[in-house]
Amino acid sequence: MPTDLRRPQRTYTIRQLCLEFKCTPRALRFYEDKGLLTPARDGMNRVYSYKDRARLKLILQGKRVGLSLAEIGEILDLYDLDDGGAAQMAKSLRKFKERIVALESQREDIDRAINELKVGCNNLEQKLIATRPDLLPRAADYDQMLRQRLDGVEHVGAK
Amino acid sequence: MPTDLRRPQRTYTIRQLCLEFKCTPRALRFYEDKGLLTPARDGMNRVYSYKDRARLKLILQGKRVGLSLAEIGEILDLYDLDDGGAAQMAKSLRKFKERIVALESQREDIDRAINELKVGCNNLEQKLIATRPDLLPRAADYDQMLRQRLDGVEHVGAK
DNA sequence: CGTCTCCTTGACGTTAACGTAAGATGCCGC
DNA sequence: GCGGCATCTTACGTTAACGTCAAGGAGACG
Repeated sequence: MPTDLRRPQRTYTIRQLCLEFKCTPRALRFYEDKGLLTPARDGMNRVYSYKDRARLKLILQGKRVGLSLAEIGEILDLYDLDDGGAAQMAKSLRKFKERIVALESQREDIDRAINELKVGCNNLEQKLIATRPDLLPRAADYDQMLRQRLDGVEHVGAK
Repeated sequence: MPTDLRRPQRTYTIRQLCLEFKCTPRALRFYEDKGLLTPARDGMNRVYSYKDRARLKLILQGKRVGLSLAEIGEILDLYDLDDGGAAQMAKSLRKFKERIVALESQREDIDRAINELKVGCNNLEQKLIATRPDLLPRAADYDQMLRQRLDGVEHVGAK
């Protein structure tokens, strides 16, 4: 019978974790340098425990929502202190709310920029219609652009 | 009678432009290094023409909407070629639309992150309510946070 | 024993848009 | 002649999160 790939006693090589979480050995070693991970050793080789894997999962989650490694480190430190208890949760909650506020502010910036750009596009289109309508991008070109963009995304995602 | 500060024949020192557009001499020299500006000289000193001022204005507008200096440079190069004519407008239009697509994608990322964070906040709050409600941030603390944030913004804006 | 593959450490490179001295020049008024 | 101010050039520093070699060890295979 096959070993359960996730049972708590299990250990992982660096490559196994990298494959599972789509990251590179360099990244894991970097996190270790920063004190976010402290895997055991077998001779020279790193041996990641189930707990290390859980920490890595938290690290990557934090990254996805835009937390810096330093901020993630603060949370993980508390994780060590009280083993995922109340203090860590309270700190995470604060960090999360701060991040939400920051992200909402960023989104406002983006919306402003989009509006400014749309105004600019309209101006340019008006002028081009008046002077050189032949230079206006055509619907076909736009479709082409979108298709290229989607192909790119699929390629990255598939590979 | 005072000289019109913006009449086309006017020239500007580096400091005057910096004051007007709230940037630093270092930034203007940097743009010059990158080929975005090419002011005349009076001896060693830079002398910015009305056209230079217009270019700077475009540079800063481009920055506000998130264009890189390299991209802004591409547009400005065309600006030189046909003096603000059709080719430049067509290129700007393309760049603007590309930027809009990129910004909308960024906004989706942000929205996803915000949702993920809100889910996380809810989970954490539930657990804290059950175990350590004393650690929950209170409404008063939240007001305090907002006030500090607003003060910061006003301070920056006013100064 | 040679080769292969995975692992290690160490250390420099990358990117963008400037910041920050350090040291020199030049003009103004006194 | 000198202090003070604006300007100049040159050139290294900053930040984040790794990427990219380089050089070397350890175990497995045939």
